[in-house]
Amino acid sequence: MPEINVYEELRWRGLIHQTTDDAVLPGFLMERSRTVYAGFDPTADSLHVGHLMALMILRRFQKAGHRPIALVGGATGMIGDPSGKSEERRLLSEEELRKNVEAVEKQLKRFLDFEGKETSALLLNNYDWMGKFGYLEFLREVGKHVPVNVMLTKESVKTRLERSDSGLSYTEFSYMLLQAYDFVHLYREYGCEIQVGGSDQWGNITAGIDLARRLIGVQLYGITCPLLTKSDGTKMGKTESGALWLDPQKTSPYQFYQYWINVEDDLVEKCLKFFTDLSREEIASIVAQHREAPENRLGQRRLAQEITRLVHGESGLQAAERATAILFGAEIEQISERELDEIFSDVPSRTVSRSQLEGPGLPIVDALCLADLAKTKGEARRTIQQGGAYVNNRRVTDQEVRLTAENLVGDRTIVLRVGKKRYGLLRFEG
RNA sequence: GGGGGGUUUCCCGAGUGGUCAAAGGGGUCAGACUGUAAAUCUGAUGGCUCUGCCUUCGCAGGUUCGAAUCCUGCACCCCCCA
Repeated sequence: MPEINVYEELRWRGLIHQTTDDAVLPGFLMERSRTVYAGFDPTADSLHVGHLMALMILRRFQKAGHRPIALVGGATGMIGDPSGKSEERRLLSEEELRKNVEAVEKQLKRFLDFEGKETSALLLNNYDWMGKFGYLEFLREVGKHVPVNVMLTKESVKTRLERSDSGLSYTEFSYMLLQAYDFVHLYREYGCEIQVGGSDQWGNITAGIDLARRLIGVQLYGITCPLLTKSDGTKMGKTESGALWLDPQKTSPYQFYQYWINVEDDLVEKCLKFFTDLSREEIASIVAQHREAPENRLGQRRLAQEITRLVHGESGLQAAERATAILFGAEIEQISERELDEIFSDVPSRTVSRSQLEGPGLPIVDALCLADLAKTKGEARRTIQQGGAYVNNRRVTDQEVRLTAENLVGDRTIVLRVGKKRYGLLRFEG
């Protein structure tokens, strides 16, 4: 028997974009413990921030006394969801998929409670039931119940058909049916009655609800969460260099933390509600303080703390904060080698041969490229010309400068920076 | 199977024989202003051993002193008809 009204909770947090039945759901969710699922297609070897919202919803359902199912799309990932995609996608190889499924499953486990009682989470892979389905069997059991004219009205299909430069293959067109059937299967096997997903999943979710009604005559429900966008219209969680990954190998805790520290003021409250477990009172107080003195970035700090701890654990958070304090704080010259050691693996860095510093030294332009702060030497030159390059936090204006042992901080590190906040460490060994 | 349209630098998109590394916009990067914010303004934006050289306009050949632009073949995409 749920003690918390999860519907109210989600509403307050702004996590509800659309539901299939606003009038019924609150009562439905208070009546007794329900089972709810969200799907995650293994399109990469890690989840990213974009997946976090659905995960947080599952978490909140579980906390409120419901049972969450995290579904990994081993089967659907083989097809490719056309929702929100403007172009046909390339198929992933089975080997790639296997690797991705494994990685994603591992990450999902972090966010839900799999221990104990009846609300303990389930981790399922739809390949387990989809893989066995024969084509003819699928057409007879599932396809027969889905009118094509309904499929054609779905947003994901419509936008693709309207484009003059890209089409939609039969394969991707069929994706919807697979996801629809997943829902039916989960209802039959696990009594799952609710599906949650991003707003782009609406079409797929309702397809599942329709199918369940036609096939077995039951009423299922769907909830979608909003797409979080920045003031420039881009999706939250995207960076210049791609997604913000949850895998520390792909996005270090420091980089992850920095992303949230830089969130614009207008989004802080939303993010706190979406991504942290802080209570209403705590969030209200943080937001109030933040409004009074936005320059202190209290909101961003709390946000970065909470979400980094959630994703990377206490040690990840500490590493991130340490690196931040060192790089954005003290004079670089005063930083000890030990401190540099500590942050070395968190900040983007490169180890190179010490011999580079000998003789005339390492041209600054090459150094910036080595540290991945510039893609080409031309770009490095340009950056210097425009006054955006720093060695140990000192601006460099001469493109011809060469780095020698004299530039070392501690005894083997040089701290490079491009722009206001992109740091790169070079370590000289050997 | 038939007919038509298309493929340009990160993206959109101009360019139909030399003055094209290729207009314009977007994005991105840097600077100024700030608070490691938003907005705004400025500049940059193929590579390099950089007053020059090299590589790019779907792919492969050809015509020409010279091709993103003309010709031939191929691939892929879109639309219409069957």
